[in-house]
Amino acid sequence: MLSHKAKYALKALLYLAEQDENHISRTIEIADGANIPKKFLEQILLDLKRGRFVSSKQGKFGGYYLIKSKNDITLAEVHRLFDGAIALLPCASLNFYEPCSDCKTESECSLRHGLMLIRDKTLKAMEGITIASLVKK
Amino acid sequence: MLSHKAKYALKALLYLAEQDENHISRTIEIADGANIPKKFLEQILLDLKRGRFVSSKQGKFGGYYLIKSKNDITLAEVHRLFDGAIALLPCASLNFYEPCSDCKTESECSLRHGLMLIRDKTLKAMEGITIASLVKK
DNA sequence: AATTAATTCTATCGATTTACTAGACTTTAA
DNA sequence: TTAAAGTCTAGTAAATCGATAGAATTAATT
Repeated sequence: MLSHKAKYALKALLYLAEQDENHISRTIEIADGANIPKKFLEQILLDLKRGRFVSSKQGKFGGYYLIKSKNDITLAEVHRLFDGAIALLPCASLNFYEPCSDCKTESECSLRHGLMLIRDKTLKAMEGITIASLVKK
Repeated sequence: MLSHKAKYALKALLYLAEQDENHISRTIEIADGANIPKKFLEQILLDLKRGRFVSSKQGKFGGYYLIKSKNDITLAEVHRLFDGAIALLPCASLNFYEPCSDCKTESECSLRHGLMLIRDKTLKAMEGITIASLVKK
């Protein structure tokens, strides 16, 4: 399941993607538009900035805007930024790999292979969902 | 990601599936064999019993054994028993559906449709992984 | 230079969940 | 009767989640 943070991030990105080119959106505007607690959204936008999905302008008349094409922002990327690995166990993860501590033979645990199959299919599906694909509704 | 509980459950089921027909496995035997904390495993086995994956014999020489065919126990089912919904949001879930509280138009949230596509693909993949398929390694 | 309006940063908080552990109780075979 | 197993109910320490608070910084306008 997605965390609220990841869900809100997607909704915020969606909101930004729906705005006119060159429009800068204030946090409060996004919060109201997408129904997200404002203070919580502040943190999320900072995370999105660190992840180079958005950029910001400070000071009066400042706010946030997309710097990544809405066709290039996938559900997989947002998931990884906020909720981490897409695989079901760390030992089956591409980007967050860690060996299982409880597997006797450290090279291969009994679940790893099967979970990597799942990961490949889920990942492919998640890479197919972009902000652009969600906007067109 | 899977919880430890779900991971241990899978490993316990795998252990049971590898035993001879009619063999009854004691908790301590499974715990040692699959490297799972014994007291934690006790709870998990009770959950698996309530979920009708295994049954038990009490008293001396008691223990646990599979009552569901290893071909019929899928990753999807174990996930649902221990970690709940497979979908990324409750509003996109088949078995754990709940409407989102933060969506303005209650009928359709902007993410729901896309997340249902993911759910269908992930679910299909997870239904393809059975205990039997994991044993054959 | 002062004011205003915005982002940014750091800290904290309560509630819940997770991953266990402890111990008493019940059941069954020998 | 006793030993050896599962069953049940609590409890607990640590981490995570979903926020909230408030001060600091930045930038445009007056």
